[in-house]
Amino acid sequence: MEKLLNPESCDDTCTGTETDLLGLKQTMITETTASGMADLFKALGDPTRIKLIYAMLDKELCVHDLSVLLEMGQSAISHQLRYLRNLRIVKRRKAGKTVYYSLDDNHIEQIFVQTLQHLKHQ
Amino acid sequence: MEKLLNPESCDDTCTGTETDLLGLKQTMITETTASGMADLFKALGDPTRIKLIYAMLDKELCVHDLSVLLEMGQSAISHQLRYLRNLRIVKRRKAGKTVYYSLDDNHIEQIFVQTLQHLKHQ
DNA sequence: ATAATATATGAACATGTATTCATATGTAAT
DNA sequence: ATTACATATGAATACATGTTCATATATTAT
Repeated sequence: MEKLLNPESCDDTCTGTETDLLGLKQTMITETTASGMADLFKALGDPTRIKLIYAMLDKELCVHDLSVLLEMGQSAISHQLRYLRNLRIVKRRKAGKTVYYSLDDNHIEQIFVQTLQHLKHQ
Repeated sequence: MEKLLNPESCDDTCTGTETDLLGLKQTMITETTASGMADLFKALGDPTRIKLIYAMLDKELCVHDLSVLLEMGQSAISHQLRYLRNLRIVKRRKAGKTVYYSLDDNHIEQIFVQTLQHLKHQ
């Protein structure tokens, strides 16, 4: 019988004899990739950020208007926009005093709309 | 000039005069929908759950093998699988002592693979 | 019945996160 | 220069979350 991955904690129990864990391990997703994916999804894993992205699907909006639209404090909105900007999901354009935010990452936008449709038609 | 949403905090400042906030507000995503989307994405927003889903892309796996594959405690894996099961992302099949988990929601799987490809080819 | 194995689960703990508050920065108007 | 407005930001707070530990449940073998 072939030896398993971690002989100390698991020799030959369970279905280890049938499942080629060594093979699976070799094709396993890396820690870096897994964390990268998680970070992206984490950015979409908050109702406030969902609303922000939804609002910006149509057109760019300034912080103040987003604040009014979501009925939330200006500071909270600003913090979340910075979060989204750090992940390149959103970009900004300054015009005098006001700053306009809009979606930057087209792929995220696709995933967003796709999931929205999924939830509506399920 | 038309009145804005929240006259107390914002009468006519910023770009409020140009942006039809009332119109935007009416087509805004609901709190329920936003929370629903956020919950789905939140489920994908953790490296451990990403690895679990990735591992199950090929075939069903039992808790023990997942535990060995991810090099994590059985309890942690079990907790996360319950999490994913509560959201119908994963389903289980009992066979004697062992329980096999596999992906349940095909749409989540699509989003997952799509995002994985995006990260690899960027 | 007893022991062994596989999984599940509640509680505890440490860490992460979203919002608020106070305040700073930057820009425009008077 | 001073005031008003728009946004940004650090600190504090409250709350959520992931893992571990101990233990429970369930199934199989002896």
